[in-house]
Amino acid sequence: MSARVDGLSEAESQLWISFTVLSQILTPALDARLREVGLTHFEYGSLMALLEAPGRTLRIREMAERTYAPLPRMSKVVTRLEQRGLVTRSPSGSDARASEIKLTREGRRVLVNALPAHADAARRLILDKLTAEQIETLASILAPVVLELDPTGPLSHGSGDPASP
Amino acid sequence: MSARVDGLSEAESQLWISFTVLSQILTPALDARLREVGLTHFEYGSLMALLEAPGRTLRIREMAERTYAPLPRMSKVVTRLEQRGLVTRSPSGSDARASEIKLTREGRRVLVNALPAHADAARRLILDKLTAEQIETLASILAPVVLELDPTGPLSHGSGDPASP
DNA sequence: ACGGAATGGTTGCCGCTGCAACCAAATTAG
DNA sequence: CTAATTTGGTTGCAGCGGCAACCATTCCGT
Repeated sequence: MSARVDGLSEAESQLWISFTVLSQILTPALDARLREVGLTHFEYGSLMALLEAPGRTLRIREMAERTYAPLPRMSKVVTRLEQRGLVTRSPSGSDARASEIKLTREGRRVLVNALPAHADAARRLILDKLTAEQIETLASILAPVVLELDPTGPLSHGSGDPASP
Repeated sequence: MSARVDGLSEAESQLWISFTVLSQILTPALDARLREVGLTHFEYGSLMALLEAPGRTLRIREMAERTYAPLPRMSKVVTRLEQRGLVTRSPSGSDARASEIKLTREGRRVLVNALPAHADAARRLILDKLTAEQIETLASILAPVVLELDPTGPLSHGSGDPASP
């Protein structure tokens, strides 16, 4: 998918290609695999965010942040999940605009049921092709990069200055 | 986006999270950035495949393979690109079903015009956050993994046996 | 206390994507 | 030679995602 971009070095170009290819493939592949348990990868991540939250409850905004998604997207996904009975929506006591999204028992059931497929996909797509040492190396290098990734966009229009507080 | 999946080790889990987060963020960010030059990231990749092909010509199937996309998707994208005058479609001499997709001068212009934005996004999102050494390491580890990635799915339904001829 | 800004969220519209179904040409089997 | 399969590609439909516009509530400055 593009072999030599602009002023990038050989290694930079090579790495960037790997990343973009992974981006193209991973989500569709996960969606395909999770379809057999009735979830998209994004729904999986949304429910997982709830599962890990105290009281299995979050506000939509928080769910959006934890899944690196824009708010409107999460709003719609929660609506669908609610209709399917996987989460409930109740008004927040402290803020009349917000609502608390809570994982239902059924939602937990569906999510837990999806765990093996997800882990299996992770292994088959990536992890099985790496040695334990490589995994360690990759994880330690990538973790900080990912932490710095700001979904609200370091770019968007050249005004990005992500390095300043 | 999920903190500990099934039976994965700490490092595996950590790495997998990094990959999924990257997958969530990269394509939308690239789409947003390339929008200012009138292309999606996928269109960019499609045109780039043509640019790098001998005669700047490929069949739709070949474009799909090189961009890791399913055929119907590429079919539709080519239709749009053709309508915008960025590619032409002419019947193949050797196979009456196939057509040859060729990058037009205008298509090349648009693509070249997009290169800086794309490279800039690559740097800002990822590359600038890594040392040259880290880039070398990542590139060398990831390249073979990416090569092995089969978009036609090592999973899909557990029948995967990608290692046998 | 009041007007303006920021926050939390929803909605509409449009474009893109995936899948399944389909068609036509080409290849293989019998 | 003909029938069956495979290959190359297109299309319809339905669902998802992004963005911009919008509403309501809360926060802030004065």
